[in-house]
Amino acid sequence: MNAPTASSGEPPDKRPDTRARLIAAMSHALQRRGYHGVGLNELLAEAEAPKGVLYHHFPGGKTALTVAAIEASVQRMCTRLDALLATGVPLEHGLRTWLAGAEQRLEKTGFVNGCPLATVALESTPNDVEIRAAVAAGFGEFRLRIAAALVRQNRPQGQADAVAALIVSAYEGGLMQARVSQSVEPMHQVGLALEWLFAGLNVSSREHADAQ
Amino acid sequence: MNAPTASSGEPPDKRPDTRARLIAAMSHALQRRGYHGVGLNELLAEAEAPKGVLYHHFPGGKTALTVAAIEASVQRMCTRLDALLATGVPLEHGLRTWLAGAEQRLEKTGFVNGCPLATVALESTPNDVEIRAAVAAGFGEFRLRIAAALVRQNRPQGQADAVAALIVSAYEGGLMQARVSQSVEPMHQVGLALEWLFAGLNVSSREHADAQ
DNA sequence: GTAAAAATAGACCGACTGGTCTATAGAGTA
DNA sequence: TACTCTATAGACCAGTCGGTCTATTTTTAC
Repeated sequence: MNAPTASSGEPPDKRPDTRARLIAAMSHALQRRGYHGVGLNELLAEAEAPKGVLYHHFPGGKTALTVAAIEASVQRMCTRLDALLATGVPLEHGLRTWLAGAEQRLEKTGFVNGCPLATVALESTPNDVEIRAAVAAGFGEFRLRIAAALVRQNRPQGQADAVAALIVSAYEGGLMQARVSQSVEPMHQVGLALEWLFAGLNVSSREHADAQ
Repeated sequence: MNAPTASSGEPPDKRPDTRARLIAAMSHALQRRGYHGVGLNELLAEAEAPKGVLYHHFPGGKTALTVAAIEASVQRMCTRLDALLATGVPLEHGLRTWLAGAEQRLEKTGFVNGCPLATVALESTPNDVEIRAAVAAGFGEFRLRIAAALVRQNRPQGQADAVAALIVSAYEGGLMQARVSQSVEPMHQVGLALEWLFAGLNVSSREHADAQ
């Protein structure tokens, strides 16, 4: 009666299907309009579910559904990240693939879809503790995975952590600028600049190796 | 009867004071909650203005006020940017000052204030043409100024553009992660990584000088 | 002074918000 | 079959949303 597909979800809880559809609809909406930009009715229409079912699966209401949607998004992105980083290819290459994928998706969807974490992150206040915790944990996971890949490539830990933070920032910032200007150009430039970063890192790493 | 203080504003138009207070309140709100997160009533309360006055100064309503608030924010930030970059000091130094200032402000305000452009950028859809145009123009200005500073430091134009896009992204992304995790750490790491970028750029620029 | 224009003020509106509640349908187990 | 528990369904609600409207006050122009 529990955890049939993926999803970490609540304590011993429900089946997927409707619940999954709700999460998918929320993830989708968060990418486009953000937390406050989505109406429950609009959301339920997309999920083809009546209102009662939402509060059945998520007694915590909109907030709880948002947290679930964020967690699901994080898991999905982490899976993709792992596939790109764990195969032993240099991080530069995985990063290039990741950014190229993002650019393609932007153009294909008419620059409507962004990162579900980013929008919620910026809309949230310190009062939104559950939401902020979920988003912060997500970003932490991303950084951790990227930093680990860098360490695997013999970067010192301090440098790996810093560069990982920059990469996540660069991705989110680039996506934001690309979306709002309806052009992949900014994102593309971000990728280019990161390549220079790595090129320079290779040259100057000897002297900075244990700085931080 | 026109343009007494600063503010670019509409065509031949109004006096400041109330209008400026409205813009300030909106800028403030955008930093904390974003466009959809602010209610007009809450906003008017902060500006100590009745509802009629909003639609007197901004017949375009909430949207028009948002555009004005974004433009005002862009102008303010550009002024600060110019002060930091035009003095002939290397961009690295200005950047460090900028980031340090952001970190301080984050801590001082309890991680509530972010960038007014970023939140609006992510909440907007392609339908929000005026808003997206204002935000995109703002980011464009930032990139332009930073790139110009890099060119002044003898970087090739292509590289300058790319690095400028990365710097803006890094700032926005770092701010986002810092805010949501209620810690300046991610932002600090971003600054560190950018320093490595510049260090590497100095070494490897010879061979890449005219790439792009 | 007086008329016109600009600015302030807030009552009011329909639409929609997130959320609650009761009724019913379906699945599983005796 | 009958009983239980989960899930679906949607009517309903108070509160708030962005926005309009009509007054009144203040400023400017003559």
